[in-house]
Amino acid sequence: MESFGFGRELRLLTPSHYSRIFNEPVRAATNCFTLLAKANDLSNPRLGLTVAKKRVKKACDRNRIKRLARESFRLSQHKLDNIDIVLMVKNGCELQDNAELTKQLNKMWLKLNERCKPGAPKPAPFKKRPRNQKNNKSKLNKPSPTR
RNA sequence: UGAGUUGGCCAGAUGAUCGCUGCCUGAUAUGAAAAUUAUCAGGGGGAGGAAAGUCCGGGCUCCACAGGGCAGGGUGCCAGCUAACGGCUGGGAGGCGUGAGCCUACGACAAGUGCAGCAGAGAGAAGACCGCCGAUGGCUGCUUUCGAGUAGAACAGGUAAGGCUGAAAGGGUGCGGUAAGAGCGCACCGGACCACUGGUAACAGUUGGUUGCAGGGUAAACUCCACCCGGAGCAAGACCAAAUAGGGUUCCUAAUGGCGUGGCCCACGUUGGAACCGGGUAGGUUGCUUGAGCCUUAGAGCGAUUUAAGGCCUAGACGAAUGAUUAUCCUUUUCUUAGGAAAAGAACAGAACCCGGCUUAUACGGCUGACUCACUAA
RNA sequence: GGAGAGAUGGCAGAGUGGUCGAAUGCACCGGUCUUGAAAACCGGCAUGGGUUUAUAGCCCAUCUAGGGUUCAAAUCCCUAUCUCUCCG
Repeated sequence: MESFGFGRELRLLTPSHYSRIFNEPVRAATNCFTLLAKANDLSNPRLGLTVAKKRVKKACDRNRIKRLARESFRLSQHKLDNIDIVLMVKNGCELQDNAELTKQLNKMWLKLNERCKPGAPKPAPFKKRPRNQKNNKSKLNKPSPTR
């Protein structure tokens, strides 16, 4: 019997966990989310959430999005291999209703899992957008010394 | 019945499945034991009326048990409540409303200083531009009994009735009075001061007396008066563990110095101090929820509030829990002859140390107490 | 969570309560100059509403929004909204 719990071992807990994934991740995106992923050494997948105040203004909307993401991840965790995922939010996400967001998320988990498999070919986005990668790096290097 | 005024309460309900979190109980593992940690099972908890804005006030913590002075800031009719307040309650005054009621930063410009563009004659113990008068003094003419009389002009001058300007022009109306006028005099109205009476007081008065009458506005202008305020904030602060180091170099000197101290000075406390270089960690525990706490009953008070007795424990997360799906009821809307069917479950919005207020946001919102006005009936 | 600063024309940015719809610069528009352009010089230039057949002119409102004080508010006071900065 598989358990569908969502304990602490399924989450990213410290800043160091996050910064590891921000460094050269596998990417995927919809009109609401941006997901970053990377394989880890554990036997289970892990999830981290980043919902910036800049993107979603109201606290209750931020909470709603995070809850939906956790719920969706929890139910589909056994379809995933040992990868770490960080979910980021884009503008306008709070306008979508619950059913729509859940639908999008369920798709994305599986898509990311495919891309992270060791046999899979190196994903194309890297070659296509070297500029994005640079921007991403410089953004991430800045906050790290303050932490 | 309609129209309104004002206060209080609620923030969909119940169940199923899958989850999160911390508390209690039990089991297993590590261990000599206590204890701790990890996992599992069960039980019973788990967002708001504003949790928001951070506009005020406190508790709590550190700096000194928060002391004196200056600077700075706040409040501002009176009395009370309170831990405290810029809050609340009651009262006064003024304004609005037929009324129930509602609103008001409502101390002092007669302590002093400042400001008021343009316009206007004049803007502060005002002023003569037009106007009115020209009594009085002079001028000119006429008459003359040589004392003066009379007419005219408007030179000196008088005048704040009327006009003009402006946001604002130094009590109002009427009569008398005058050369014309004027609180110049009188009557009434209004005001000021003193006394008396009522009231704790603000203040009030068909009360009595004095006074022709304040020297206009502005203090959300400086200021004065009264009262209040030390500073910083849980990212406060305390502890444990780990890593590196128990350092090196230079300078100042012994201290009327440095630091604490965050506007300045005094005072106080503490101490050798400062700069640079090197190394390198930022993990956990605690603060953290029993509190100016909530409910009921009784007493005091017009009331805010308070006293006593009994009962209750009611979120404590930390990359951050409090959720998702679904069924029924209920409510609303739409469709249908009806039965019924479909859709939606709302608005504002999410604890982060905790309280008391204020302000702002709120649905087709719902329930309820008291009161006012209008109409009708008895 | 806490502390603080700000909001003025298309953009930047001055503005002691009074002749302020608001200096100045950039941008933009028109003109002079040039074969043409640049530079330079000269002039203009916020938005909405009303009046008018229409333009010009005139009047009213607007300095983030709503109230208040004052004869008079971009300026002073209160409330709200938005933006930015700092504190590990």
